[in-house]
Order: sequence, then structure tokens, then C-alpha cells
Amino acid sequence: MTAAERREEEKAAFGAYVDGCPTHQLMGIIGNKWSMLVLTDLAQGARRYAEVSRALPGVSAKMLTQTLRSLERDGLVARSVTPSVPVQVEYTLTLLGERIVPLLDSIKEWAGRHIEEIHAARERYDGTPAGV
Amino acid sequence: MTAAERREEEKAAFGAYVDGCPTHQLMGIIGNKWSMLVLTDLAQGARRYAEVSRALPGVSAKMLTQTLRSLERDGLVARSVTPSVPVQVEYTLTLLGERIVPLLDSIKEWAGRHIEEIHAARERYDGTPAGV
DNA sequence: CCGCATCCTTTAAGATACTG
DNA sequence: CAGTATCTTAAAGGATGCGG
Repeated sequence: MTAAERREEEKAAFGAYVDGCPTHQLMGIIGNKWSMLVLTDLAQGARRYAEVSRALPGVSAKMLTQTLRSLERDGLVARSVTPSVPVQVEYTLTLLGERIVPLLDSIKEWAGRHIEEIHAARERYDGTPAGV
Repeated sequence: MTAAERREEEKAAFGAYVDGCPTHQLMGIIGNKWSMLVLTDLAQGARRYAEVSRALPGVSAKMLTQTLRSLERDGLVARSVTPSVPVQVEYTLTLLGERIVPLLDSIKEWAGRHIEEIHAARERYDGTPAGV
């Protein structure tokens, strides 16, 4: 049992380490389905809710709100309300949000440069020369 | 209905675009829980299955195998079997796998530099000065 | 126009036990 | 040692309808 217990402890410790790991947290922020898209759209300039929604035709209202809120909470996006009738809400990148753009660009650049190689590897692995 | 139909079409088209987007695919590869950890471990050198498992105390056999297989399929990791008794299986980064390491480092560096600011933003947003 | 609440489906992840 | 197979749980994502 002692060995098993030690395993458990190590596991818990590692779990805590992973949860506290900045990289893992960052991946949690930008790794979800819409964050990169929203950030990329806002990088072009300020946008209203409906504008972002139109730029991302696949997003549901729920996910857009959730994504925006989450990015706001993380200090990457700023939300400003103009109390007209009906209200106008504008989203912009914060300074921190702008600082993440180059990183996003790096990721996009790497993806663009190497995705073909990955596709080729997949076809080799799957034994599916063409198809799909 | 015509407007609704046009919406549907746009949505499907955008969905297809997102699925085909290299960036999105790359995020699918490195965005899951264990890929970065495994890649980072293999970046130190060749590892056997059980060694990786020990380096990542929280991973279940299932997830480790799944992650390794997926990375192998994507051409980032190479798997070589030595047919002894019992068999020995060694994992290494491929050339492509080594090329992604600098990108991973960029991500880690950004995370390390800015995570505090993100935490601060969260506390401001949550109205939770200390705690948790 | 903006977005919250509810309910439902799909996918990721984990525990466990067993095989060559 | 290096997995596979099965089952269960947790989380992400999405559709829809209501309210300020």
C-alpha cells in the first residue's frame, strides 16, 4: 500500500503542478474553439457584439458571450457599454490582448508552414493516399 | 426563409473553413491536455513508454497511448520497437517534432511573462482580492 | 441590440481490469 | 513492458426562448 500511496501523492502533486502551470493555463484560454477567432477579429479593430457574430457565422450566442466574457475576465478584451437605447456594446483588445497577437501570429505561421507535412504524415499513417 | 437559408449556408461554409484552417488543426493537436507535456518530455531525448509515464504521474495508460498515437500519426513523434522479450518501445521526436519545439517554447515564454497579469485581471474581475 | 437561462448532445478524459 | 478494452464521469459546445 505504501507504494500505491506514494503514487497517489505524486499524482496529486503533479496534478497541482499542471493546474498551476502558466502554459497550461494559457492553453486553456486560447485553446478553446472560438478564442483565437475572436481575438483575431478584434485585432482588426473595435467590434460590436453583432459584428463579431457576423464575422464568425458558426458561433452560437451562448459561445460568443462565453468567449467574450472569459477573454474579458482574463484581461485580454475590454468591453465598453454606451447607454443608448438600445444599448451599444463595443469590444476591443486591451494592451495585454494586443501583446498576445504576435504569439497568435507565430502559431498561425507555423501552422501554415507545416500543416501540409502533417497531412502527409496522416495519410501515410492511415494508408489513405487520397480520399476525404 | 430565404434569409435563414442563407444563414445556414454561410454557417456551413464557415464551419468547413474552420475545420480546414491550419491553425485550428494545429490547436487540435497541441491543445489537448497531454500533448505539450509529452512533446516537452521527448524534447529532452528518447524515452520509453514507461519512462514517459513516470515523467507524467497524472496520465492514465489510455491517455498516454492515445496522445502518443496521435502525435505519431501527425508525424511529430516516431515510435520504434525492439523485438526483444519483453518488447522495448522507444519514442523520439521526428524532425518535424523538433521544429515545433521552438513554437512551444514561445508559448511557454509568453505564458510565463504574462500569467501574473492575467491572474491580476481575474482577481479584479472577480472582485476577489486575495483568496482561492 | 445584447445577452442570460435552460435543456440537450457530443467529445474529452479518467478509472479499471485484462492480454501478448 | 507496453499496451487494449470497457465503462463512467466531466466538460465543452450548441439550440432555443425569454428579458432588459
